Amino acid sequence: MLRIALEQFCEIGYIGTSLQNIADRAGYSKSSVLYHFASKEALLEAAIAPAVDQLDALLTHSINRVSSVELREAFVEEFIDYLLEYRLQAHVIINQGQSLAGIPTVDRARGSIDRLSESFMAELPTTAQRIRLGVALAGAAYVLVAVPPMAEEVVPLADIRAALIAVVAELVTPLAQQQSLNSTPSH
Amino acid sequence: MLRIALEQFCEIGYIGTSLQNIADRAGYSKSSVLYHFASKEALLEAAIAPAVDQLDALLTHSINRVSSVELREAFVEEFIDYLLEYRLQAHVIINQGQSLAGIPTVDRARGSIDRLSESFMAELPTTAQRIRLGVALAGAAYVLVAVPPMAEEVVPLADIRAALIAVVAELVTPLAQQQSLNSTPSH
DNA sequence: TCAGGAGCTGACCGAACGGTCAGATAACGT
DNA sequence: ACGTTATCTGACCGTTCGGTCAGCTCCTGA
Repeated sequence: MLRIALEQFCEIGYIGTSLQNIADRAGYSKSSVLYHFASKEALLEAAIAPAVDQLDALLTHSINRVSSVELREAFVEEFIDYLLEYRLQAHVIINQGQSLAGIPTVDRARGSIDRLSESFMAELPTTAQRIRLGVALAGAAYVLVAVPPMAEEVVPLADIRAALIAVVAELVTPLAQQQSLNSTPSH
Repeated sequence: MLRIALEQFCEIGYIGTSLQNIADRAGYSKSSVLYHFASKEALLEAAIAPAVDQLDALLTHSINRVSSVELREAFVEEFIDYLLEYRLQAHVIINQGQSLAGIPTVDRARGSIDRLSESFMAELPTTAQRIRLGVALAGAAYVLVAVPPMAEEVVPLADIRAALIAVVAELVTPLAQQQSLNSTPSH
């Protein structure tokens, strides 16, 4: 039922998804949905909480890794894998985050994203570098979040993963090479 | 008033934005909004129609340009400038397009995007190439659409434009070089 | 056998939604 | 001065929203 709710939140948006809508798709009544979850907001929080927890854990042990080329590449791989696993949750947080401000779990997620952003910003002084990073991360997130409905099985997921890691690494690693010189070139 | 409505549609989403909300921000009553626009849907269409018209015009005279390197670079520049001009409209169409299916102008916009996508796909056979293109276009669109609320004036718009054109061109031009050999290298 | 709790539901509530309508107000050409 | 028109509004309508509640059906342990 969390899965169904999450899919609806992605497709129609949290505000646009009614409890009746979720109940119909799940084969239950609206009252039954509200029996398992205290409110619509609690349902959203339960649906995205695992993804937010995982994001927080990922960043906590990766926050210092963005400064060298090798570690940055490892971070990119982990980040892509994270997006692959929590595509739907990421979609909700990224695309509807600002209209969902005030919901604790959503605010927590946005706080984590800000932490990540700031740790990059601190060592990327120029606009060009920041735009590069933004295109890489947002592009990767959006590709994973927007295209899979149609593909998913016609294109091997492993191929998508490999291609994404390659292009994001290409966009992100030169940033370190041209800015911080205290790391050895990767090849 | 179209501007106010458009901003609300971006922030809270079309479904989540009430006519009362728009009326309050515009300093009018809900009835007055419905006097100028026959319905909420007509208000959305009026708000995004110019952007959709412009997109259609851009693609119509650029659809054959994606096959050579120089023309592709010119297309990238025009595309970025388009996104810069119609940021809010693009935001609504990209992020809420699927939940707004059935509204004629929205469907028209999605048709144009599909045309663009197919003209690229036809000559980009591998998953890696398509992912590259997806990251480039989606990343550029998302950066322009998501970050400006905070920046806009602290960072010169010209810098953002130049950086975006550079990174998108870098991602997109190699695609033609490695696939179609009937064009001369640009440098 | 049966008391009791978990799961589920239909009926219902106040609020807010998009939209209609008659009428108030103000501006303008004659 | 006056009729016309454009602009605007409050009152109101039916519908749907998130949420509450009494009660129904099971399953289970003593």
